[in-house]
Amino acid sequence: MGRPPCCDKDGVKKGPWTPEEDIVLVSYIQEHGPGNWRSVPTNTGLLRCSKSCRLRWTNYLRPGIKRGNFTPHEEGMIIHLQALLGNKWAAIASYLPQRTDNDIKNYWNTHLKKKLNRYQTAEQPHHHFNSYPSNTGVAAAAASSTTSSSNGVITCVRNNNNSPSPLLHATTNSSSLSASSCYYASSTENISRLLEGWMRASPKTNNKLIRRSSEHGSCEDVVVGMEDDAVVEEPNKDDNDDDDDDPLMFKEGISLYGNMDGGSSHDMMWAKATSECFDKEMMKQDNEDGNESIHQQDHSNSNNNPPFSIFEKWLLEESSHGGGGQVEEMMQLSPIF
DNA sequence: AAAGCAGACAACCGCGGGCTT
DNA sequence: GAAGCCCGCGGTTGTCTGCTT
Repeated sequence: MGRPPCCDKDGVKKGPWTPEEDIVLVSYIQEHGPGNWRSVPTNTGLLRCSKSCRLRWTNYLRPGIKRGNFTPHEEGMIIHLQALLGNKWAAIASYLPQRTDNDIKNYWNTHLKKKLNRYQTAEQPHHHFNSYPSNTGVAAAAASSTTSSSNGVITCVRNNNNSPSPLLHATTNSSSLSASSCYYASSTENISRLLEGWMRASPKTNNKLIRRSSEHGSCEDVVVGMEDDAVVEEPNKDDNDDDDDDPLMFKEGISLYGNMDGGSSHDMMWAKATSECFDKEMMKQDNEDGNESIHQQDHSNSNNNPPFSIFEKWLLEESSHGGGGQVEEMMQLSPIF
């Protein structure tokens, strides 16, 4: 079957998104919800193809996204999961709910791969990654930064690469807003700020659009009601805070979607509970050593990510059986990060 | 101070899968 | 069952930034 182009190549804008485009996209999704991407460009007037709109939303504008500063725990999880799943970035991302597949993929390609290579050449020149099956992502296995533990769960990763992303400059004033021609990288934070005035102009029904997982494990965005006092954070309070582990990030993401009509009280409660649960989980993950973080995530996401417990079981079985599986093999390797 | 280089990340492209007609 | 359509994924590229020379 002949596949039509996803968009008309002529007149389709490419390159970095401007704040104005972000606002248009976000406001449209606020109103209609994500999905039906095909209709987004035509309905919004954006000169972008549907794919570009979807990508922009899922990788950047969507609430709940955590950017930059991969924690050692996250790094360990990525390495571990990559070893098990291969380059199935979407699958890996499903176990790191705040991270996008693109983010993980980029991080793998730019950081972890190199660490692995360095490790390979420096310490194990004889150990060739391609001795692993190609679909298991291997390199990772060889270089897993994890130290083994009795339960086989990632426990400790050493990582010195916590430099903040140079692209996380929040555009907080109108002058930067107007400078749309320069390279622009927005975040849920600065988009929230961009929309601040726009939101104030709207009636105070305060519905929220937040992400939740559907029963099959994928994420969907839903619009729910939210009480006026349920949100949030003073927008400019943490302008220069580069700590992307801040659980308030999720709240700020939520705050982006205020002021829509409709929404039930049940949804309000659900939204609040979800937000609080998320915050608690983030606190736990960030404050602890990562020793039981997979379990924590499993519990907190028991409604969001049903496959996680299955995966966890698999991890545990793999490591506990000691039958020469990849997991065990990688666990035996010395940490390199 | 300027040029070159490498790193980092956003965005694009093409393909495959799944759903609908 | 075939065709059309849409969405999501993974690989790759383009561009900006920061560092080094």
